[in-house]
Amino acid sequence: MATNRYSHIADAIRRQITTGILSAGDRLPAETELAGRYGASHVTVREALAALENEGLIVRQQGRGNFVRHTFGQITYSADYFTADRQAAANAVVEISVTSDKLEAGAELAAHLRVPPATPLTEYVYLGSYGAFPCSLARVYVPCDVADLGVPGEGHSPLGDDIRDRLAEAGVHVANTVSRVTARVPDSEEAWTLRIGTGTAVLAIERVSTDTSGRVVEAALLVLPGHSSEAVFAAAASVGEMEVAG
Amino acid sequence: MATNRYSHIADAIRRQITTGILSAGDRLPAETELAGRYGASHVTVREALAALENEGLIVRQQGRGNFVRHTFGQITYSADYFTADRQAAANAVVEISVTSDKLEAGAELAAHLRVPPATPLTEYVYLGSYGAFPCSLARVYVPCDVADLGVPGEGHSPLGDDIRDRLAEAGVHVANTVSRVTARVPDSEEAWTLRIGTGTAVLAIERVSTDTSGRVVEAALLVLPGHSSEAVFAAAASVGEMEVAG
DNA sequence: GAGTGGTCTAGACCACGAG
DNA sequence: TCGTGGTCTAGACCACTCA
Repeated sequence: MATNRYSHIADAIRRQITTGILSAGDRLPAETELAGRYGASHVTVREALAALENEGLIVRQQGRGNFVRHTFGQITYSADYFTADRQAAANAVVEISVTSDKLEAGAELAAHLRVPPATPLTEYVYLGSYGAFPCSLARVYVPCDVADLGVPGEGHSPLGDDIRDRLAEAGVHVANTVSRVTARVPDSEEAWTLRIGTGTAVLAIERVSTDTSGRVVEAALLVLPGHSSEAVFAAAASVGEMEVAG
Repeated sequence: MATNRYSHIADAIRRQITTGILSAGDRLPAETELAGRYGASHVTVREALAALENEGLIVRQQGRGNFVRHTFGQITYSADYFTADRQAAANAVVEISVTSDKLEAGAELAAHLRVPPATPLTEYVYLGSYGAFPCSLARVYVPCDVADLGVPGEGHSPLGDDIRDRLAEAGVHVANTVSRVTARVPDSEEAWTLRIGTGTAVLAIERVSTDTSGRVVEAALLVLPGHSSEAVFAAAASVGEMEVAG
């Protein structure tokens, strides 16, 4: 199929990883050694390694080496309350740091939150990590006039779901949540924060939560490396639809 | 921020695209000319172009040139029947070709469909295109003992949603749909089919539909280039959850 | 300072598309 | 056949990590 040399090198290394000859955390041979072993140049070897990095099989660290990625459990995202406990269990191994800040809505955020520009907001930034490896980034926004939740002690969900619990404690109830999901490559800042390559696919999720009156009470921008995360959604057919179908 | 040369070249070209100096369908200058213009080597220019391709800004065609991508409307995926009409409207400009085939479930498909291996299935392959540009790939599987829908005349949704309508006509009603969404890079076959680079992020969606008895009546594997597609899901809080919150 | 990955070059050759 | 992008090389130098 693929006749180019870097694909063959990538295949060979991929096979070593999937068959367990190389296992999680192992350092790959130096690029110069790989070049000698496969009879290719430094640049060609790097092309192969880039493909493996994009697939999430290896991490590359300048000055240290290339390593087989630890495959810790996936982060699962769901906007459904129904599956909230399952979701929490799956994400339990992730340590979360939370910071918060006050700011005014710019044009984009204002559109998401359906508020006028310059509306005061609280921003919560959740960074989830598995050991030394960051694996999720969530930025959650709550208009100040909806609720003032103060500074969070600690986060329980890497994706900022606990904000909605705290909104409920403050008497603000989420009635509806819409999630828009896309796949893209990270910008350089996101790549740096999550320690991934700029060619690694990420799940980008925009979540908007509204109360019964339709007011937006919370919006979130989530960025999750594709190789260690997924989003799950369940939809039940409405009764009306079922009748039409019959 | 980024001090490397290829980032600057990518930034310069990106700016020309976003400001309209280069517009959709335009051919970029030849790589050798770009190399001369920016005082960089062929390889360095290609590194910059690879980044732009990953972002979905350009398409690269061997022997022809590099072109600014046409930004036709996004394909929107939703598993909710509620939004089915909106979804169809948004996807109307896409031409869809459908082929079908009979096969027996392998291990993976059997797990998805919750049937024994070697169960006879019908496979429907939907390829959505915008003019000459493929933009969606959907493989839909229906166990033969659930329904025999025959060969589809034509597809209406690029994502195989019409299979569910045809199931309903055959008396099989979808009661629940679960979608699992991840971001990844395409394998070489998918990249070739969709005419995208192997570093382009794609949305990969596994959809499983069940009837009221919990039997899987349809499963689908969707692959959508991230830069021209998104998935939208709505979730309403259950009443029980609302009471707990209050 | 030794060893590693990250960037870059100049030049070569191959594969493809179009006239 | 010609111009294009695609692959590859040998070698250079820089930036980073760690002893």
